[in-house]
Amino acid sequence: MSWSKRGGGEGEEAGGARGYHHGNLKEALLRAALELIAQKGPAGFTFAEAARWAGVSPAAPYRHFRDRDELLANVALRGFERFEVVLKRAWDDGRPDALAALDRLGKAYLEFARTEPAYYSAMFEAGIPLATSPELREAGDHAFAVLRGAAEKLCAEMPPTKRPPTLMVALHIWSISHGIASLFGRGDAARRTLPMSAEELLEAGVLVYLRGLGFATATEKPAG
Amino acid sequence: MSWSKRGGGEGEEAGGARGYHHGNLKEALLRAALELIAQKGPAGFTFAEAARWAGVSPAAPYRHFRDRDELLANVALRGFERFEVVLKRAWDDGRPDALAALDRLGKAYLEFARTEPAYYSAMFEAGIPLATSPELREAGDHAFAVLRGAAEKLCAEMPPTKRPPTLMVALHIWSISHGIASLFGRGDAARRTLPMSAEELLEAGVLVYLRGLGFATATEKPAG
DNA sequence: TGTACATCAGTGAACGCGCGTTCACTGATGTAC
DNA sequence: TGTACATCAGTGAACGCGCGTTCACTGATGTAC
Repeated sequence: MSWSKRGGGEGEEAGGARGYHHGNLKEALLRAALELIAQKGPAGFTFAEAARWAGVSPAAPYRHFRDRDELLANVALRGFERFEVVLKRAWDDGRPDALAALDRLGKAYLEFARTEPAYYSAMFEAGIPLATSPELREAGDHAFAVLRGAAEKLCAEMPPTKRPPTLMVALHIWSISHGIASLFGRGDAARRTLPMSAEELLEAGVLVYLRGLGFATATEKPAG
Repeated sequence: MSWSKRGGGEGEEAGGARGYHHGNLKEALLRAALELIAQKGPAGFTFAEAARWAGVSPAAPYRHFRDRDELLANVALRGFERFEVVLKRAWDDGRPDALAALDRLGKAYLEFARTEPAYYSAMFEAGIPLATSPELREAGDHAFAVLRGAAEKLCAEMPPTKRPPTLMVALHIWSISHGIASLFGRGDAARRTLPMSAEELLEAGVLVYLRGLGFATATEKPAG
Protein backbone atom coordinates (compact mmCIF):
# COMPACT_ATOMS: atom_id res chain seq x y z
CA MET A 1 0.00 0.00 0.00
CA SER A 2 2.65 2.47 0.97
CA TRP A 3 4.89 3.65 -1.85
CA SER A 4 8.05 3.65 0.12
CA LYS A 5 9.39 0.80 2.22
CA ARG A 6 10.88 3.34 4.52
CA GLY A 7 7.51 4.42 5.78
CA GLY A 8 8.42 3.75 9.42
CA GLY A 9 6.07 2.09 11.84
CA GLU A 10 4.17 -0.65 10.01
CA GLY A 11 3.60 -2.62 13.19
CA GLU A 12 7.23 -2.88 14.06
CA GLU A 13 8.26 -0.88 17.04
CA ALA A 14 11.89 -0.43 16.11
CA GLY A 15 14.27 0.25 18.94
CA GLY A 16 16.13 2.91 17.02
CA ALA A 17 16.99 4.14 13.53
CA ARG A 18 15.76 2.01 10.65
CA GLY A 19 18.40 0.19 8.71
CA TYR A 20 18.76 -1.00 5.15
CA HIS A 21 16.74 -3.90 3.89
CA HIS A 22 15.20 -5.35 6.96
CA GLY A 23 15.51 -2.40 9.19
CA ASN A 24 17.73 -3.07 12.16
CA LEU A 25 18.09 -6.79 11.91
CA LYS A 26 20.67 -6.90 14.66
CA GLU A 27 18.16 -5.44 17.06
CA ALA A 28 15.48 -7.83 15.86
CA LEU A 29 17.77 -10.82 16.36
CA LEU A 30 18.59 -9.78 19.88
CA ARG A 31 14.93 -9.50 20.67
CA ALA A 32 14.21 -12.83 19.01
CA ALA A 33 16.93 -14.50 21.05
CA LEU A 34 15.50 -12.99 24.20
CA GLU A 35 12.05 -14.25 23.37
CA LEU A 36 13.30 -17.74 22.58
CA ILE A 37 15.40 -17.95 25.74
CA ALA A 38 12.40 -16.85 27.75
CA GLN A 39 10.34 -19.61 26.18
CA LYS A 40 12.75 -22.51 26.28
CA GLY A 41 15.82 -21.55 28.23
CA PRO A 42 19.27 -20.67 26.93
CA ALA A 43 19.74 -24.23 25.71
CA GLY A 44 16.70 -24.36 23.50
CA PHE A 45 17.54 -21.46 21.30
CA THR A 46 19.06 -21.78 17.87
CA PHE A 47 20.58 -19.38 15.42
CA ALA A 48 18.24 -20.58 12.70
CA GLU A 49 15.14 -20.09 14.76
CA ALA A 50 16.15 -16.59 15.74
CA ALA A 51 16.48 -15.81 12.03
CA ARG A 52 13.07 -17.29 11.31
CA TRP A 53 11.62 -15.34 14.20
CA ALA A 54 13.01 -12.14 12.75
CA GLY A 55 11.52 -13.04 9.39
CA VAL A 56 14.81 -13.37 7.64
CA SER A 57 16.77 -16.08 5.80
CA PRO A 58 18.98 -18.38 7.89
CA ALA A 59 22.12 -16.85 6.39
CA ALA A 60 21.26 -13.29 7.32
CA PRO A 61 22.33 -13.40 11.00
CA TYR A 62 25.91 -14.06 9.91
CA ARG A 63 26.11 -10.45 8.80
CA HIS A 64 25.80 -9.42 12.43
CA PHE A 65 27.08 -12.21 14.65
CA ARG A 66 29.89 -14.65 14.10
CA ASP A 67 27.86 -17.45 15.65
CA ARG A 68 25.29 -18.43 18.19
CA ASP A 69 27.60 -17.77 21.13
CA GLU A 70 28.31 -14.25 20.02
CA LEU A 71 24.61 -13.52 19.88
CA LEU A 72 24.13 -15.02 23.32
CA ALA A 73 27.00 -12.98 24.71
CA ASN A 74 25.39 -9.87 23.27
CA VAL A 75 22.15 -10.72 25.01
CA ALA A 76 24.06 -11.11 28.27
CA LEU A 77 25.86 -7.82 27.67
CA ARG A 78 22.63 -5.99 27.11
CA GLY A 79 21.20 -7.72 30.17
CA PHE A 80 23.99 -6.41 32.37
CA GLU A 81 23.47 -2.92 31.02
CA ARG A 82 19.77 -3.00 31.80
CA PHE A 83 20.47 -4.61 35.15
CA GLU A 84 22.80 -1.77 36.04
CA VAL A 85 20.19 0.82 35.11
CA VAL A 86 17.51 -0.91 37.15
CA LEU A 87 19.73 -1.32 40.20
CA LYS A 88 20.98 2.24 40.00
CA ARG A 89 17.49 3.63 39.82
CA ALA A 90 16.45 1.54 42.83
CA TRP A 91 19.47 2.50 44.89
CA ASP A 92 19.05 6.16 44.00
CA ASP A 93 22.31 7.10 45.65
CA GLY A 94 21.10 5.82 48.97
CA ARG A 95 18.22 8.22 49.41
CA PRO A 96 16.55 8.86 51.75
CA ASP A 97 18.74 6.59 53.85
CA ALA A 98 20.98 3.64 53.13
CA LEU A 99 18.68 1.10 54.72
CA ALA A 100 15.58 2.07 52.79
CA ALA A 101 17.56 2.29 49.58
CA LEU A 102 19.14 -1.11 50.15
CA ASP A 103 15.71 -2.58 50.62
CA ARG A 104 14.62 -1.15 47.28
CA LEU A 105 17.81 -2.46 45.73
CA GLY A 106 17.10 -5.99 46.86
CA LYS A 107 13.56 -5.82 45.59
CA ALA A 108 14.77 -4.50 42.25
CA TYR A 109 17.26 -7.34 42.03
CA LEU A 110 14.56 -9.94 42.52
CA GLU A 111 12.16 -8.16 40.24
CA PHE A 112 14.69 -8.14 37.45
CA ALA A 113 15.32 -11.85 37.84
CA ARG A 114 11.60 -12.53 37.79
CA THR A 115 10.48 -10.23 35.01
CA GLU A 116 13.52 -10.72 32.80
CA PRO A 117 14.34 -14.38 33.23
CA ALA A 118 15.80 -14.53 29.75
CA TYR A 119 18.32 -11.81 30.48
CA TYR A 120 19.01 -13.25 33.88
CA SER A 121 19.82 -16.70 32.62
CA ALA A 122 21.93 -15.37 29.77
CA MET A 123 23.87 -13.34 32.33
CA PHE A 124 24.31 -15.95 35.02
CA GLU A 125 23.36 -19.41 33.86
CA ALA A 126 24.14 -19.76 30.19
CA GLY A 127 27.75 -20.52 30.97
CA ILE A 128 29.12 -17.59 29.03
CA PRO A 129 32.53 -16.77 30.45
CA LEU A 130 32.86 -13.12 31.40
CA ALA A 131 36.17 -13.27 29.61
CA THR A 132 34.31 -13.63 26.32
CA SER A 133 34.74 -9.95 25.65
CA PRO A 134 36.03 -6.93 27.53
CA GLU A 135 32.67 -5.23 27.07
CA LEU A 136 30.89 -8.10 28.76
CA ARG A 137 33.19 -8.07 31.73
CA GLU A 138 32.91 -4.32 31.98
CA ALA A 139 29.14 -4.41 31.88
CA GLY A 140 29.11 -7.06 34.59
CA ASP A 141 31.50 -5.02 36.68
CA HIS A 142 29.37 -1.92 36.29
CA ALA A 143 26.28 -3.74 37.48
CA PHE A 144 28.17 -5.08 40.47
CA ALA A 145 29.52 -1.60 41.14
CA VAL A 146 26.05 -0.53 42.16
CA LEU A 147 26.02 -3.13 44.91
CA ARG A 148 29.52 -2.11 45.83
CA GLY A 149 28.49 1.50 46.10
CA ALA A 150 25.65 0.53 48.36
CA ALA A 151 27.96 -1.48 50.59
CA GLU A 152 30.27 1.50 50.72
CA LYS A 153 27.60 3.83 51.94
CA LEU A 154 26.45 1.32 54.54
CA CYS A 155 29.96 0.80 55.84
CA ALA A 156 30.60 4.53 55.92
CA GLU A 157 27.76 4.94 58.36
CA MET A 158 29.38 2.64 60.85
CA PRO A 159 31.91 3.65 63.44
CA PRO A 160 35.37 3.48 61.84
CA THR A 161 36.68 1.03 64.39
CA LYS A 162 34.20 -1.71 63.50
CA ARG A 163 33.91 -1.02 59.81
CA PRO A 164 33.85 -4.25 57.81
CA PRO A 165 35.51 -4.64 54.40
CA THR A 166 33.27 -3.03 51.81
CA LEU A 167 33.95 -5.58 49.12
CA MET A 168 33.04 -8.45 51.39
CA VAL A 169 29.75 -6.84 52.34
CA ALA A 170 28.93 -6.27 48.69
CA LEU A 171 29.73 -9.87 47.85
CA HIS A 172 27.58 -11.17 50.66
CA ILE A 173 24.63 -9.10 49.58
CA TRP A 174 25.11 -10.12 46.00
CA SER A 175 25.38 -13.79 46.95
CA ILE A 176 22.26 -13.97 49.03
CA SER A 177 20.31 -11.97 46.44
CA HIS A 178 21.49 -14.23 43.65
CA GLY A 179 20.88 -17.33 45.71
CA ILE A 180 17.32 -16.35 46.51
CA ALA A 181 16.67 -15.18 42.97
CA SER A 182 17.87 -18.37 41.36
CA LEU A 183 16.34 -20.76 43.85
CA PHE A 184 13.00 -19.11 44.49
CA GLY A 185 12.59 -16.05 42.38
CA ARG A 186 12.36 -17.18 38.81
CA GLY A 187 9.42 -17.20 36.54
CA ASP A 188 9.81 -20.68 35.13
CA ALA A 189 8.90 -24.17 36.19
CA ALA A 190 12.19 -24.78 37.95
CA ARG A 191 11.24 -22.36 40.70
CA ARG A 192 11.07 -23.80 44.16
CA THR A 193 8.13 -22.81 46.29
CA LEU A 194 8.40 -20.91 49.48
CA PRO A 195 6.24 -20.27 52.55
CA MET A 196 6.90 -16.56 52.12
CA SER A 197 7.76 -14.25 49.27
CA ALA A 198 11.27 -14.12 47.94
CA GLU A 199 11.27 -10.40 48.74
CA GLU A 200 10.43 -10.99 52.38
CA LEU A 201 13.05 -13.68 52.64
CA LEU A 202 15.73 -11.41 51.20
CA GLU A 203 14.74 -8.41 53.26
CA ALA A 204 14.80 -10.43 56.46
CA GLY A 205 18.13 -11.99 55.57
CA VAL A 206 19.76 -8.68 54.82
CA LEU A 207 18.43 -7.13 58.02
CA VAL A 208 19.83 -9.95 60.11
CA TYR A 209 23.12 -9.69 58.28
CA LEU A 210 23.37 -5.96 58.84
CA ARG A 211 22.61 -6.35 62.48
CA GLY A 212 25.40 -8.91 62.59
CA LEU A 213 27.73 -6.30 61.15
CA GLY A 214 26.76 -4.00 63.95
CA PHE A 215 24.76 -1.74 61.70
CA ALA A 216 22.21 0.13 63.76
CA THR A 217 18.92 -1.00 62.27
CA ALA A 218 15.57 -0.04 63.73
CA THR A 219 14.08 -2.42 66.25
CA GLU A 220 12.82 -5.56 64.67
CA LYS A 221 9.50 -5.18 63.01
CA PRO A 222 7.05 -8.08 62.78
CA ALA A 223 7.06 -9.87 59.43
CA GLY A 224 4.50 -8.81 56.87
CA MET B 1 40.33 -64.18 24.93
CA SER B 2 38.10 -65.04 27.86
CA TRP B 3 35.64 -67.86 27.23
CA SER B 4 32.81 -66.30 29.06
CA LYS B 5 31.51 -62.80 28.61
CA ARG B 6 30.57 -62.74 32.24
CA GLY B 7 34.14 -62.72 33.33
CA GLY B 8 33.67 -59.64 35.52
CA GLY B 9 36.15 -56.82 35.60
CA GLU B 10 37.57 -56.40 32.12
CA GLY B 11 38.40 -52.76 32.76
CA GLU B 12 34.85 -51.82 33.59
CA GLU B 13 34.33 -50.91 37.18
CA ALA B 14 30.65 -51.69 37.37
CA GLY B 15 28.73 -49.95 40.09
CA GLY B 16 26.80 -53.05 41.02
CA ALA B 17 25.58 -56.41 39.73
CA ARG B 18 26.31 -57.18 36.09
CA GLY B 19 23.34 -57.30 33.80
CA TYR B 20 22.52 -59.16 30.64
CA HIS B 21 24.21 -58.17 27.45
CA HIS B 22 26.01 -54.99 28.28
CA GLY B 23 26.18 -55.30 31.98
CA ASN B 24 24.32 -52.56 33.74
CA LEU B 25 23.69 -50.22 30.86
CA LYS B 26 21.47 -47.97 32.95
CA GLU B 27 24.35 -47.29 35.27
CA ALA B 28 26.71 -46.72 32.35
CA LEU B 29 24.31 -44.23 30.76
CA LEU B 30 24.01 -42.27 33.96
CA ARG B 31 27.75 -42.06 34.21
CA ALA B 32 28.05 -41.12 30.56
CA ALA B 33 25.52 -38.33 31.03
CA LEU B 34 27.43 -37.08 34.03
CA GLU B 35 30.65 -37.03 32.10
CA LEU B 36 29.09 -35.23 29.15
CA ILE B 37 27.40 -32.64 31.35
CA ALA B 38 30.70 -32.03 33.10
CA GLN B 39 32.36 -31.46 29.75
CA LYS B 40 29.80 -29.33 27.99
CA GLY B 41 27.07 -28.35 30.39
CA PRO B 42 23.55 -29.71 30.64
CA ALA B 43 22.71 -28.21 27.26
CA GLY B 44 25.42 -29.94 25.29
CA PHE B 45 24.49 -33.45 26.11
CA THR B 46 22.53 -35.73 23.83
CA PHE B 47 20.87 -39.07 24.18
CA ALA B 48 22.76 -40.38 21.19
CA GLU B 49 26.12 -39.35 22.50
CA ALA B 50 25.46 -40.91 25.87
CA ALA B 51 24.72 -44.16 24.06
CA ARG B 52 27.90 -43.89 22.03
CA TRP B 53 29.84 -43.13 25.17
CA ALA B 54 28.46 -46.26 26.78
CA GLY B 55 29.48 -48.22 23.70
CA VAL B 56 25.97 -49.14 22.73
CA SER B 57 23.63 -48.59 19.78
CA PRO B 58 21.55 -45.39 19.75
CA ALA B 59 18.37 -47.35 20.31
CA ALA B 60 19.55 -49.08 23.45
CA PRO B 61 18.94 -46.25 25.94
CA TYR B 62 15.23 -46.41 25.20
CA ARG B 63 15.11 -49.63 27.17
CA HIS B 64 15.95 -47.65 30.29
CA PHE B 65 14.80 -44.07 29.85
CA ARG B 66 11.79 -42.68 28.04
CA ASP B 67 13.81 -39.78 26.72
CA ARG B 68 16.63 -37.36 27.34
CA ASP B 69 14.75 -35.52 30.06
CA GLU B 70 14.11 -38.66 32.03
CA LEU B 71 17.81 -39.46 31.97
CA LEU B 72 18.63 -35.92 33.07
CA ALA B 73 16.09 -36.08 35.87
CA ASN B 74 17.69 -39.31 37.02
CA VAL B 75 21.06 -37.62 37.12
CA ALA B 76 19.57 -34.85 39.22
CA LEU B 77 17.91 -37.40 41.49
CA ARG B 78 21.14 -39.21 42.07
CA GLY B 79 22.85 -35.87 42.60
CA PHE B 80 20.45 -34.95 45.39
CA GLU B 81 20.99 -38.31 47.02
CA ARG B 82 24.75 -37.90 46.99
CA PHE B 83 24.40 -34.29 48.11
CA GLU B 84 22.37 -35.40 51.09
CA VAL B 85 24.98 -37.98 52.05
CA VAL B 86 27.78 -35.44 51.75
CA LEU B 87 25.97 -32.80 53.77
CA LYS B 88 24.89 -35.25 56.43
CA ARG B 89 28.42 -36.50 56.87
CA ALA B 90 29.72 -32.95 57.19
CA TRP B 91 27.05 -31.91 59.64
CA ASP B 92 27.55 -35.04 61.72
CA ASP B 93 24.59 -34.24 63.93
CA GLY B 94 26.14 -30.99 65.00
CA ARG B 95 29.18 -32.45 66.70
CA PRO B 96 31.16 -31.23 68.49
CA ASP B 97 29.15 -28.04 68.50
CA ALA B 98 26.68 -26.47 66.13
CA LEU B 99 29.00 -23.73 65.00
CA ALA B 100 31.89 -25.98 64.03
CA ALA B 101 29.52 -28.38 62.33
CA LEU B 102 27.84 -25.60 60.42
CA ASP B 103 31.21 -24.47 59.17
CA ARG B 104 31.93 -27.95 57.89
CA LEU B 105 28.49 -28.05 56.32
CA GLY B 106 29.16 -24.88 54.34
CA LYS B 107 32.51 -26.14 53.16
CA ALA B 108 30.96 -29.43 52.11
CA TYR B 109 28.30 -27.56 50.18
CA LEU B 110 30.88 -25.61 48.24
CA GLU B 111 33.06 -28.63 47.73
CA PHE B 112 30.20 -30.57 46.23
CA ALA B 113 29.41 -27.75 43.83
CA ARG B 114 33.04 -27.54 42.81
CA THR B 115 33.94 -31.20 42.52
CA GLU B 116 30.61 -32.35 41.12
CA PRO B 117 29.62 -29.52 38.79
CA ALA B 118 27.73 -31.93 36.58
CA TYR B 119 25.49 -33.06 39.40
CA TYR B 120 25.15 -29.54 40.67
CA SER B 121 23.99 -28.11 37.39
CA ALA B 122 21.61 -30.99 36.77
CA MET B 123 20.14 -30.34 40.21
CA PHE B 124 19.90 -26.58 40.11
CA GLU B 125 20.48 -25.18 36.66
CA ALA B 126 19.22 -27.62 34.09
CA GLY B 127 15.69 -26.33 34.50
CA ILE B 128 14.27 -29.67 35.58
CA PRO B 129 11.12 -28.96 37.58
CA LEU B 130 11.15 -30.67 40.94
CA ALA B 131 7.62 -31.72 40.08
CA THR B 132 9.02 -34.01 37.41
CA SER B 133 8.72 -36.96 39.75
CA PRO B 134 7.86 -37.51 43.39
CA GLU B 135 11.23 -39.17 43.91
CA LEU B 136 13.05 -36.12 42.67
CA ARG B 137 11.15 -33.80 44.94
CA GLU B 138 11.68 -36.13 47.84
CA ALA B 139 15.40 -36.37 47.21
CA GLY B 140 15.62 -32.57 47.03
CA ASP B 141 13.64 -32.26 50.25
CA HIS B 142 15.88 -34.74 52.00
CA ALA B 143 18.98 -32.82 51.04
CA PHE B 144 17.42 -29.60 52.26
CA ALA B 145 16.36 -31.37 55.45
CA VAL B 146 20.01 -31.52 56.46
CA LEU B 147 20.23 -27.73 56.34
CA ARG B 148 16.95 -27.53 58.15
CA GLY B 149 18.21 -29.82 60.87
CA ALA B 150 21.26 -27.65 61.27
CA ALA B 151 19.12 -24.53 61.56
CA GLU B 152 17.02 -26.29 64.15
CA LYS B 153 19.97 -27.11 66.34
CA LEU B 154 21.29 -23.57 66.03
CA CYS B 155 17.95 -22.07 66.96
CA ALA B 156 17.53 -24.46 69.85
CA GLU B 157 20.69 -23.09 71.40
CA MET B 158 19.27 -19.61 71.55
CA PRO B 159 17.15 -18.21 74.34
CA PRO B 160 13.52 -19.08 73.61
CA THR B 161 12.39 -15.49 73.64
CA LYS B 162 14.58 -14.48 70.72
CA ARG B 163 14.46 -17.69 68.76
CA PRO B 164 14.06 -16.99 65.02
CA PRO B 165 11.94 -19.15 62.71
CA THR B 166 13.95 -22.28 61.90
CA LEU B 167 12.77 -22.52 58.32
CA MET B 168 13.80 -18.97 57.60
CA VAL B 169 17.26 -19.53 58.97
CA ALA B 170 17.65 -22.67 56.89
CA LEU B 171 16.54 -20.84 53.77
CA HIS B 172 18.97 -18.00 54.39
CA ILE B 173 21.87 -20.36 54.81
CA TRP B 174 20.85 -22.30 51.75
CA SER B 175 20.50 -19.13 49.71
CA ILE B 176 23.86 -17.64 50.53
CA SER B 177 25.55 -21.00 50.06
CA HIS B 178 23.91 -21.49 46.70
CA GLY B 179 24.59 -17.92 45.69
CA ILE B 180 28.28 -18.19 46.47
CA ALA B 181 28.53 -21.64 44.91
CA SER B 182 26.94 -20.64 41.67
CA LEU B 183 28.65 -17.26 41.34
CA PHE B 184 32.14 -18.10 42.54
CA GLY B 185 32.43 -21.74 43.37
CA ARG B 186 32.13 -23.63 40.12
CA GLY B 187 34.75 -25.47 38.26
CA ASP B 188 33.97 -24.18 34.80
CA ALA B 189 34.83 -21.12 32.80
CA ALA B 190 31.76 -19.21 33.92
CA ARG B 191 33.21 -18.82 37.39
CA ARG B 192 33.74 -15.29 38.62
CA THR B 193 36.96 -14.56 40.37
CA LEU B 194 37.22 -13.41 43.94
CA PRO B 195 39.79 -11.71 46.13
CA MET B 196 39.30 -14.50 48.66
CA SER B 197 38.24 -18.12 48.60
CA ALA B 198 34.57 -18.98 48.29
CA GLU B 199 34.91 -20.88 51.56
CA GLU B 200 36.17 -17.83 53.42
CA LEU B 201 33.43 -15.70 51.94
CA LEU B 202 30.75 -18.13 53.01
CA GLU B 203 32.16 -18.67 56.46
CA ALA B 204 32.38 -14.95 57.10
CA GLY B 205 28.89 -14.36 55.79
CA VAL B 206 27.36 -17.04 57.96
CA LEU B 207 29.18 -15.79 61.04
CA VAL B 208 27.91 -12.27 60.51
CA TYR B 209 24.44 -13.62 59.92
CA LEU B 210 24.47 -15.71 63.08
CA ARG B 211 25.68 -12.76 65.11
CA GLY B 212 22.78 -10.83 63.66
CA LEU B 213 20.43 -13.50 64.93
CA GLY B 214 21.89 -13.01 68.37
CA PHE B 215 23.70 -16.32 68.30
CA ALA B 216 26.61 -16.17 70.68
CA THR B 217 29.62 -16.70 68.47
CA ALA B 218 33.16 -16.41 69.70
CA THR B 219 34.76 -13.01 69.40
CA GLU B 220 35.59 -12.06 65.88
CA LYS B 221 38.72 -13.66 64.58
CA PRO B 222 40.86 -11.94 61.97
CA ALA B 223 40.34 -13.17 58.41
CA GLY B 224 42.73 -15.82 57.13
C1' DT C 1 19.80 -83.48 33.56
C1' DG C 2 17.97 -81.92 29.45
C1' DT C 3 14.71 -79.79 26.22
C1' DA C 4 11.42 -76.20 24.74
C1' DC C 5 9.88 -71.96 25.39
C1' DA C 6 9.39 -67.03 27.18
C1' DT C 7 11.60 -62.93 28.15
C1' DC C 8 13.79 -58.91 27.08
C1' DA C 9 18.34 -56.16 26.58
C1' DG C 10 20.64 -54.64 22.85
C1' DT C 11 21.21 -54.45 17.37
C1' DG C 12 21.56 -52.07 13.19
C1' DA C 13 19.38 -50.07 9.50
C1' DA C 14 16.42 -46.66 8.33
C1' DC C 15 13.63 -42.28 8.43
C1' DG C 16 12.60 -37.39 8.58
C1' DC C 17 14.14 -33.22 10.63
C1' DG C 18 16.29 -28.99 11.75
C1' DC C 19 20.58 -27.13 12.44
C1' DG C 20 24.91 -24.64 11.14
C1' DT C 21 27.31 -22.99 7.44
C1' DT C 22 28.77 -21.84 2.52
C1' DC C 23 28.09 -19.65 -1.70
C1' DA C 24 27.23 -16.91 -5.70
C1' DC C 25 23.70 -13.80 -6.17
C1' DT C 26 20.58 -9.51 -5.97
C1' DG C 27 19.06 -5.27 -5.22
C1' DA C 28 18.57 -1.16 -2.27
C1' DT C 29 21.34 2.52 -0.46
C1' DG C 30 25.14 5.71 -0.44
C1' DT C 31 28.68 8.37 -2.91
C1' DA C 32 32.05 10.27 -6.35
C1' DC C 33 32.19 13.03 -10.11
C1' DT D 1 20.82 17.17 -11.58
C1' DG D 2 22.17 12.93 -13.29
C1' DT D 3 25.07 8.91 -14.18
C1' DA D 4 28.26 5.21 -12.87
C1' DC D 5 30.01 2.78 -9.46
C1' DA D 6 30.93 0.79 -4.70
C1' DT D 7 29.04 -1.09 -0.77
C1' DC D 8 26.92 -4.43 1.75
C1' DA D 9 22.47 -6.34 4.01
C1' DG D 10 19.80 -9.95 2.95
C1' DT D 11 18.50 -14.11 -0.46
C1' DG D 12 17.72 -18.77 -1.39
C1' DA D 13 19.49 -22.95 -2.62
C1' DA D 14 22.43 -26.32 -1.23
C1' DC D 15 25.43 -29.34 1.70
C1' DG D 16 26.75 -32.53 5.28
C1' DC D 17 25.74 -33.72 9.93
C1' DG D 18 24.01 -35.60 14.07
C1' DC D 19 19.98 -36.10 16.48
C1' DG D 20 15.67 -38.48 18.05
C1' DT D 21 12.93 -42.19 17.15
C1' DT D 22 10.93 -46.53 15.00
C1' DC D 23 11.20 -51.19 13.74
C1' DA D 24 11.71 -56.00 13.01
C1' DC D 25 15.36 -58.60 14.52
C1' DT D 26 18.77 -61.50 17.40
C1' DG D 27 20.68 -63.87 20.82
C1' DA D 28 21.78 -64.46 25.75
C1' DT D 29 19.50 -65.48 30.01
C1' DG D 30 15.97 -67.44 32.87
C1' DT D 31 12.38 -70.90 33.70
C1' DA D 32 8.77 -74.62 33.29
C1' DC D 33 8.41 -79.25 32.88
